[in-house]
Parts: sequence; structure tokens; C-alpha cells
Amino acid sequence: MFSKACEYGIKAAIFIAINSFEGKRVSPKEIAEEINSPQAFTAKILQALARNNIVYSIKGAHGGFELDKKTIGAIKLAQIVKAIDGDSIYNGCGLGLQKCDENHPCPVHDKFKLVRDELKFMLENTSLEELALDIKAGGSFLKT
Amino acid sequence: MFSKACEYGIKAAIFIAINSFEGKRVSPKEIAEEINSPQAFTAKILQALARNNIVYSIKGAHGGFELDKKTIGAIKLAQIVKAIDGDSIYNGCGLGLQKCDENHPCPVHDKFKLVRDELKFMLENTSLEELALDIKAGGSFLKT
DNA sequence: TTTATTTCGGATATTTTTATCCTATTTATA
DNA sequence: TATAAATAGGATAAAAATATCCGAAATAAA
Repeated sequence: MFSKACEYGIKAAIFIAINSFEGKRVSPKEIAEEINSPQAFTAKILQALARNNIVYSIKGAHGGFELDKKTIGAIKLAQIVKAIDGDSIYNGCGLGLQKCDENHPCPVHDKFKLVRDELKFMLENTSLEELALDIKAGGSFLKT
Repeated sequence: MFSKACEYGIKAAIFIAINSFEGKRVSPKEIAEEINSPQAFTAKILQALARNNIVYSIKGAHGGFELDKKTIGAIKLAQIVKAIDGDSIYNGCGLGLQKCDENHPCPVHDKFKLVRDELKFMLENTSLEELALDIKAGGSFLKT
């Protein structure tokens, strides 16, 4: 469904959110340990999230990654997925046709649209805040 | 969402179904042309479908791929997806956690389940027959 | 200003997916 | 039985995704 890069990106963002609520910055090393991902690869993904202004990176000593506590609730999964996997999940044809729309649909166009709309709704209506709070409350986990 | 191999597999199966309704066998060459896919790669996927008894392959002169006209209605997309991409789409965690269930869920477990169940329902309730008939009626297309 | 710490980003390596090529095997038919 | 037409399948290649490495740049603090 999502690429590995995207999975890591979502989990990393959630972990950064958790820590930002407590005013703490985190390093790629900590993040990778906490979400069980390869460190250098995760660092690349964090760069992409930073370039897209989804997370903030502070270089130099005592640096790290953080989020603005006040905007964590406004960040939706859709932004992260789009920043890393692009918008093929929204626009791409389920069977890979280059041109696939109402006027020239692939065989599963309508049926696939239902699924994709559900996914889209989920991504656009799920915030980092709720996911981070759920983890803090012990309701969900980032690894194992 | 699906791998290229799976996209080709679905489209190939639909094309074989269309032709089987007319009692015609088709070759990997014809199939690849009709679904706009690489021929040799498509042939590999057809082998996989044949091994899974989803399509029938007849070797030798006048051979080709065909389907039993009477069972085309019973073949669901789910079988094809499972034969090619396995069942990760059903069982895999949305964020890649090795262990992800009700007792140890990832942060998007419940939300993701809704999407996946919708996809699963769609795959399990869509037959090759209806897709093939829709194409014959000009309601959908296999390429471009 | 120097040093230690930390992200940035280019280069490279590995793995997986996608794609191609060629020969073997099967089969209908002349 | 010989031949032509087809799929089967192993070997290989190319491309994309995943992963690693290392020096450059930035920054806080001594």
C-alpha cells in the first residue's frame, strides 16, 4: 500500500510529535531505534519531511527534529504520504492505465474509486496529534 | 496499490475471459498488445496464473491461454491478486509492523482496517465475467 | 575562536521488481 | 515421422526501491 519510505516517514513523524509535546527534539538515531528502521535511510526521509515543512530540523549541536506543538493537530497523514509517495495514491489508476477517468475508465475504475476515496478520507482526517496521543495512552505502538 | 505484475495479471485474465466467451485462445503476444504490457514479462505472469489454475495454458501448435467459459463468473479478482501479490494486502500492517493486531495495534490499525476491508470486499465480489462483459459493451477499457 | 555535535547531501551499495533473451519441451498437423 | 507453432522456464539485464557511508556545513557552547 505505502512504500517503506512512507511507512518510516509516518512513524517518524508520530514519534517526533510525541516528543514535541514534551518540548524535546529527537535525532535520526533515536527515531530509527524507536520505530525500528534503518537510521541513514530514515534520515533521508526526515530531510524530505523537513523540505516539505512538515517537520522542523535544527542543525548543529543540540539540534534535531521537532514539530510546532500548536500545529501538530493540523498535520494530517495525507500531507506526509503526499510528500513521500506523491499523489499517485489519489490519482493513479488501479490497473496502471495512463488515461483513466469517467470517460475512459479501466475495468475497475468505479469500484476502485470507492476504496481510494475511503483511504483518502482516512488520510485527510487523521492527524498526527490523535495518533501521538493514542500511543502515549498505551493504545497503540510504533514497533515490534 | 498493486504491483505491476498484478496489474498485468488482472488485465490479462480479463482479456482471456473476453476471448474465451467466443471460444478463442490467445497468445502472450496478443495479450501483451491488447493490455499494453511487456510480452515476456506478461508471459511469466501467465505461467503463474496457470500454475494457480486460474487460467488454462495449452502448449504446442494452436495452443494459447483460455478459460472455462462456465467458470469465468466464479473467478474473483481476489484469486488473481493472491496468486501474484500474495496475501500481504489482506494481512499486512499498514505501517509495516511485524506484529500488528487488536492486542498490539499500530497507530492506524483500526482506521486502516476499514480501508482494507473495503478493498477486500471489492476484490472478493468482483468477477472476471462482469469486467469482461463491461469491456465488450464498451463501458471500460484495457489500455491507453 | 576552537571544538564537539548534529543535520545535509552526494556517492555508492544492496535488494527487489520489472523486463528481456534464449533454449527446451510440447503438440497439431502435414 | 518431420516440421512448425506454441508455452515453459532458466539465465541474465535493467530499473527502481531500499540502505549505507562519508565528508561538508551549520550551530551551540566552552
